[in-house]
This record gives sequence, C-alpha cells and structure tokens, in this order.
Amino acid sequence: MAALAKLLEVAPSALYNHVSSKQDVLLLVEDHLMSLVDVSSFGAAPWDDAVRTWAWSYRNVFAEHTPLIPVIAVLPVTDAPQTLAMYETVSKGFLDAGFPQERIISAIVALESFIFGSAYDVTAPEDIFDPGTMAESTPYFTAAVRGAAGTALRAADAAFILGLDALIDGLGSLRREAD
Amino acid sequence: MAALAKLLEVAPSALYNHVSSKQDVLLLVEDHLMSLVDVSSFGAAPWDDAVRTWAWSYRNVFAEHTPLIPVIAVLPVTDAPQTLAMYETVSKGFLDAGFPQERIISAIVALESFIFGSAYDVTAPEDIFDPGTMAESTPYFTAAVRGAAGTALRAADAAFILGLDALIDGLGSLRREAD
DNA sequence: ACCTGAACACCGTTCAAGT
DNA sequence: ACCTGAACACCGTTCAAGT
Repeated sequence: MAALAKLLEVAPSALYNHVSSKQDVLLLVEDHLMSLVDVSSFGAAPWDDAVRTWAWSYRNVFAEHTPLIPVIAVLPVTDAPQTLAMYETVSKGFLDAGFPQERIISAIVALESFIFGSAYDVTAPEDIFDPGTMAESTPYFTAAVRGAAGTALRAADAAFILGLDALIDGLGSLRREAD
Repeated sequence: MAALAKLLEVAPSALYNHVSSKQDVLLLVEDHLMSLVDVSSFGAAPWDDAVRTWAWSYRNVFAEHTPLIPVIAVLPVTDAPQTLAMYETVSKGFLDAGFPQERIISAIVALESFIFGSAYDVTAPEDIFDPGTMAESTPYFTAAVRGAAGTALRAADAAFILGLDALIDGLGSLRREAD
C-alpha cells in the first residue's frame, strides 16, 4: 500500500477512500492481469493449439507477478469480470472441443495448478538444483542435474513444455469427438 | 519470528543467536517438511504407482503449509539435506524406470509445479468458482461449474486426480523400457 | 468526495548490555 | 553461549481534521 501510494503521489491512508483493504487492491490487479491472458485461439484454432497458446500467456503473465499467485489461487471469482470472461471463453472452448460438461472445471483447474507452479519456476535462480557440498552423497540426482544442463532451453521452459504436452495429451483423451 | 519466539517462550531477538534471518528458519522448516514426503514406493512399486504415492503425500504436506510454497519454489536446494535426499530417491526411481538422464529433472519439475499449484487448491473456498451476479453473462462457465457439482470428490481432489493421471501417462511415455 | 497527518498494533532485524 | 530490552525502519489500517 505504501509503494502504491508513493506511485500515486498520495498518502497511504488516501487509498482507503477507494478500496477497503489491500486484498481489494489485489483483486483489482488480478482482474486486470487476467485480461492480458490470451484466449483468442479458442474457436480459431484446434483445441490443443488453443490450450497451448492460453497456457503460455497465462504462465508468462503471472511469472512477472508471482506474489499474486497465493492470492489468486484462493480468491473467489465473484465480481471479477475479466477473470470470469476468461473462464467463459475457455469453458466454451473445452465444451466445443468435446469435453464432457462435468469434467471441464477439473481440467481447467488441473491446467491452472500446473501453470501457477510453473510461473514460480521462471523466477527461480538458475542454480536452484546445485547440490553444493552434498554432491557425492546424491549421485543420481547430481547426474540428472548435470545431464539436464546440456539443453539450450531454460530449465523452467523445458519443464513447462514437457508438462504441458503431457497434460494436453492426457486431458485431450477425455474428449468425445475431434475438433 | 514473533510467533515462533512466543512459542519458544523467548524474546524475538533471541532467535538471531541461532539463525541469521527469517529465510533461514524457512529453509529449516522446508527441509523438515520434505522429510515427511513419502518416497518409500520408489524401488518397491512400479514407477507410476510410486509417482502417485509421492505426489499425493507431497501435495498433502504442502497443502497444510501453503505460505511456504512461494519460498520453496525458489529456494536453492543446497545444504538442505532432507530435500536432497528426497530428490535423490526420486531421481533414482526415474532412472531405474527407464527415463533418459537429461529429462529427469524436467519431469520432476513439471510434477512439482503441478503439485505446488494443486496444494493451493486444497485451501481454496468451496465456492471459489461461484460466478455470483454475473452468472447469466457467463453461461458456458456457469454450466460447467454446475456440472462439476455432482461429483462426490472435493473439487481440488477431482482436478488433482485428473491432472496427475495425465502427467503420469504423458511423462511415462518418455521411458525407454518398462519397469 | 477526497485528502493529510497522527496514531495504533504489528513486522524483521540490530545491537548494547547483561548472565 | 545465549538471553533481554531498547531501538529502527517498516507494514496495513483507522480516524479526526481539513478542503
């Protein structure tokens, strides 16, 4: 709140004429960020391409705002119009792609869970898996870390691609018809 | 720090004789929590069963400590012995199951991202997806939410099962041999 | 309607002083 | 070696007083 007030060149207490709490501000920020998530491929491209485009932009938006993740993950969607608009487009995309009604929310939540977790990875230090002085007592892990270093991709991106492909394949098999 | 000091019946400043910062305390807590994650099925059960057991216990441990997730997701693993021990067992399990060396870390990170995101869902309010007054402007989403309500499972569990199955199937296809 | 400034109850952390 | 208590620079929030 102090930082926001400074940005607006106003006393912190002045903010409380416009919002009733910090939580309130976070809800407004969340709703704005959701409007930045790209849902334009739903209806315009095959389901798996649309999910991929949506998931990447969703992850990238929140990778730049990780402190919001704990808030959003638990924040009711009520009265957040942009957020609801995103869910509406995605839900329709899943239904049109042949998903059974009763699995759509679970499928979206599963993807979102993966997306939020992956957003953190983007901000993690490159050497997060450095075993340090304990390298010789963890030979398998150390070898795996060394083996992964060869890739051109950032570690977070390699994991995101792998997981997203798996989720799209696995969830896609729930569909009744192709689309 | 204040709460911890109270629990120990000591002044907050006394803690700094034992740790050098709050971050330090969090690392110790993280390491302890990691020792609670069940890796016992690796080597004792088929790979997919072992992953399922590990993922469920991992999610459940952190669902009860969600404030730690932003910290852990970004905390270097160096000098966290229990954490390294967990990664060592899991890495060996993946290698023995036929995973190519250079994909093991990515596969584990993808699973962890999903697990951390899913841990938040457990703590979310039941009505997090209630569209409220905007129900009629979001018909597809509202129908999907209503359609999901029929399940006996908690919403977080239904999504976790769905996503975990998809990840296990998709990642499992990277293996060179069955095990 | 919207602002300021003082105040309150909290944070994490430092440091001089004790035992 | 480990503690206390005062102090510091911060939080989010309330509220009386202003315009």
